[in-house]
Amino acid sequence: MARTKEFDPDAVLERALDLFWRRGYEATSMADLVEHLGIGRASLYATFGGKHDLYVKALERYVQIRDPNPIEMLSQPGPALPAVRTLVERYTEESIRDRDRRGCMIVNAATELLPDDEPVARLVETSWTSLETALTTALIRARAQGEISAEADPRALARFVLVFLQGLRVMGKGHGDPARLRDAAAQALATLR
Amino acid sequence: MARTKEFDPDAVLERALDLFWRRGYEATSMADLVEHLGIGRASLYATFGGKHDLYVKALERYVQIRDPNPIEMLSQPGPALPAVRTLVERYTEESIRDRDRRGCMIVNAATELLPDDEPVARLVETSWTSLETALTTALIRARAQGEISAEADPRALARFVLVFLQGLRVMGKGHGDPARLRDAAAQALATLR
DNA sequence: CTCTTACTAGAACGAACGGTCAAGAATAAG
DNA sequence: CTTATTCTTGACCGTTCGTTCTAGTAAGAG
Repeated sequence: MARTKEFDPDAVLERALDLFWRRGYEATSMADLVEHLGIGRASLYATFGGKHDLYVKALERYVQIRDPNPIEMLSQPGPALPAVRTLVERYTEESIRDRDRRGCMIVNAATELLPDDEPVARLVETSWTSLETALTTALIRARAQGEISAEADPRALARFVLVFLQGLRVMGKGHGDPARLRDAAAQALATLR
Repeated sequence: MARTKEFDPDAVLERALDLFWRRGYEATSMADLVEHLGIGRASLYATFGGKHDLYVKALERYVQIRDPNPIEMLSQPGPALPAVRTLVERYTEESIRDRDRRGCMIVNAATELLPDDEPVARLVETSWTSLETALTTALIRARAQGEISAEADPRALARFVLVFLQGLRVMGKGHGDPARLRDAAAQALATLR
């Protein structure tokens, strides 16, 4: 056998994620990454492949480790509607609080790289679809438990919340009045009762 | 005096807009622009300044000429609520129809260049604020004309619609089921009655 | 200890980047 | 027609891009 790695690939990947998240794909150079990651250029290429491979891996990691984890939040037992409401509220507060205004990396990736970048497109679509599914599941449960009207359309409501959340993440990039997002969220939540 | 320009700067600017809109800021090179614009490199620099100046001017142009023009749509006399509903529907259909999935250039600019790029941040904020104002104005009118409940909060509703519209534009970048956006819009519109 | 293997550091690669410059061409004032 | 001014063309600038290559180094197998 041979020499062992001197760094933890997972830790390095998260540092790469940090940079790509903040600056986007094109605006982040391999030189930036080498400097920020603390490993050699060749080690970077040997471990993760080229720039695009690294970006895709970082984006995959983002989906895994992001907090709040919406799927998990919506899967708790008990009343389902409060979970949805809390989710919207947490997205809102996170969009407002986010000091360096990185926004949502999925949204950033979608607007920068779609529609031409297929690997990224797949990741984005998967992320959105799984959130839609989780929301739909929760809302079906909410309807069954009498938390929302029996006539409500869970999937359509889920899609509505999904789209609204993406809007929150975009507008969180601005440095406008925090009340703007809070007002918007309050109105969106008024739909869910 | 001296020689006259051989090209129409406005027409050239719109060609630049086309490219920046499709590919974003970083991914569009000056070489791409020179080729696509049909004018010399030096003419480009002499007329518009550097790459960033050109981008900002293209973005300004985008705000001016975009169709549908939301401000205009919301300023028509008569019933105000249908105008708001039509606006949401047109954004939805445009997000779905948009064949080359360029999305909204304001959204693209916000996610790619904010928060560091101040000139772009100003443009984005102005665009969003003016749309919010137009929506608020229309909804105040709708309330006065009895089209929505007297207890409704026009500004909060406007902010809600504003955020939702940005979400539409983001998710239009994906190539998912068109029904997703239509369902979402239908639910959002259900709020406005 | 020796050998093999995979690691690290950093120089080096051609290509592409944004931007500038020099020379010639066209136009309007005098 | 002459002249002054601004345009166009295209070569050219140094820098930075993503990527590869070359040495040298560390560690387990035999």
